[in-house]
Amino acid sequence: MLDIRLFRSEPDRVRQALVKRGEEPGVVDDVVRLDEKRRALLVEGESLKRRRNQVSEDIARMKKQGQDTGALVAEMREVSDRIKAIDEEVRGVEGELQALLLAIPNIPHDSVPVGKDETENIEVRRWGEPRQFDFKPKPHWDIGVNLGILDFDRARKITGARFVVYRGAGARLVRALISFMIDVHTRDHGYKEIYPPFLVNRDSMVGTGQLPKFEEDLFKCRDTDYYLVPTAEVPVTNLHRDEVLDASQLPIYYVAYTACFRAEAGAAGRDTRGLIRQHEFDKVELVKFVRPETSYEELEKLVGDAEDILRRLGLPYRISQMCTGDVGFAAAKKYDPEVWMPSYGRYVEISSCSNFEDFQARRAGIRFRPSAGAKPEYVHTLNGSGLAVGRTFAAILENYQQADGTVVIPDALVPYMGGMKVITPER
RNA sequence: GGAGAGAUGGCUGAGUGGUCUAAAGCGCUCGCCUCGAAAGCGAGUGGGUGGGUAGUCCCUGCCCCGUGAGUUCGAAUCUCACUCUCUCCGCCA
Repeated sequence: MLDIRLFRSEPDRVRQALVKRGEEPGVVDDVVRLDEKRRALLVEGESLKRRRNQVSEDIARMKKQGQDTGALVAEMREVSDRIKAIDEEVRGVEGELQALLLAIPNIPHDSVPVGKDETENIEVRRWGEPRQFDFKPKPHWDIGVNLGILDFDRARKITGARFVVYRGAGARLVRALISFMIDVHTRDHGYKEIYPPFLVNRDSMVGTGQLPKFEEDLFKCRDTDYYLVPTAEVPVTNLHRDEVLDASQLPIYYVAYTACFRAEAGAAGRDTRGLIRQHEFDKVELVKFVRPETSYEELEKLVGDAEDILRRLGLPYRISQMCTGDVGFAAAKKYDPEVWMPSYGRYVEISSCSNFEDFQARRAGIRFRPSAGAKPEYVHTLNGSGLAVGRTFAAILENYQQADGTVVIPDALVPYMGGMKVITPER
């Protein structure tokens, strides 16, 4: 959520930000109009309340002295009715205002390239060389099914499309990847491990920005207020919702594994084969709470932490920077690490690292006290995948496949696989 | 799921219709005292949102005693609903 004061002092800046994102700027005028109306009502209502407070004291005093208060009481009855009507009107206006503000995206940082959609994202850097195969490489769904470590057919039976069953060395590889990633981030990058609930309430979803705008992307549990998490970002960022953190606690780094559940409402027909786009997938997520002045260096470090996993796994990747048209509702700046996927013949998103500045913090009420006695200020929040486990699994199968259909396990994972160096067919 | 108890400021805890602009204690900050510290003494100590003003200084209003509604001239206090916490019972990995 943007600061309402920004609409008062720099409405043009908000309009320009919306235009850069390819959205209609007209909503800014609606916000300004409602804000003015709200303040006018507040001034009127509060002056009446002031009078009521004063007169109520007078009445108490007069009654104590046995004086007649009938006329004042009658007058206050009317004043109270008027206050009630104004308060109701204020609530209505605030409701409208809040609804608008919650649906307005963040302002892209000045360093974000202007562009209309994903075709105008820019490549920042590359690491590693895509391997030259001396045989025809297979897509990961064929490799995995042939090895007996992926079972899409039975997943379709027990649940439905866009689900998968991992078997044997496949199941172990998932577990190995999760442990490996968390170990690297906790041991070498300074993150604290968190294991949060996979169901969260509506307030949490509003806090990080999934709601109210993107309801159709989420799975909701019937007859409850609970949603399945689409990413660990939601429960972990909301850990500190409505808190005032001590400045000495910052920066806070968290790493969390969760399963992630996404309805993929707008993706019908896309990536229908394999592990790339599932309704349920595993992800190790990095979340930071930082002082505002440090958030852009923290973003670069965050991307570096995600990249480190890719390097240790020996997977070729590149870093894309999202343009204004593709930067995401809540983010001010976003980088997507993308892994080389031989079956696609291109780089595929395997992480997404964003600086939200105070956009989420304002929604979720996450503040810190810059110094003893100072007023609380909003923190900046950041997060990024480190990494998406299903896509990492797919990338390992494809990039480490051999002509005979077996898959070499990257050295870094061998200890997590109980010493296994190659995945051979499972019975 | 059943029965009961409860929700007040950073914490403990008083307060059952009108100086509650919430007692007291603890904690914290500052000052005095001290070589320094402790003790003691004194002062201060929340959040939100408006107005005045160029201003995060200052002046000033309104709101906040779990949440929401109601009664009343006036609600922490009375009524109703809801949420959450705790205790006991039942069920359960």
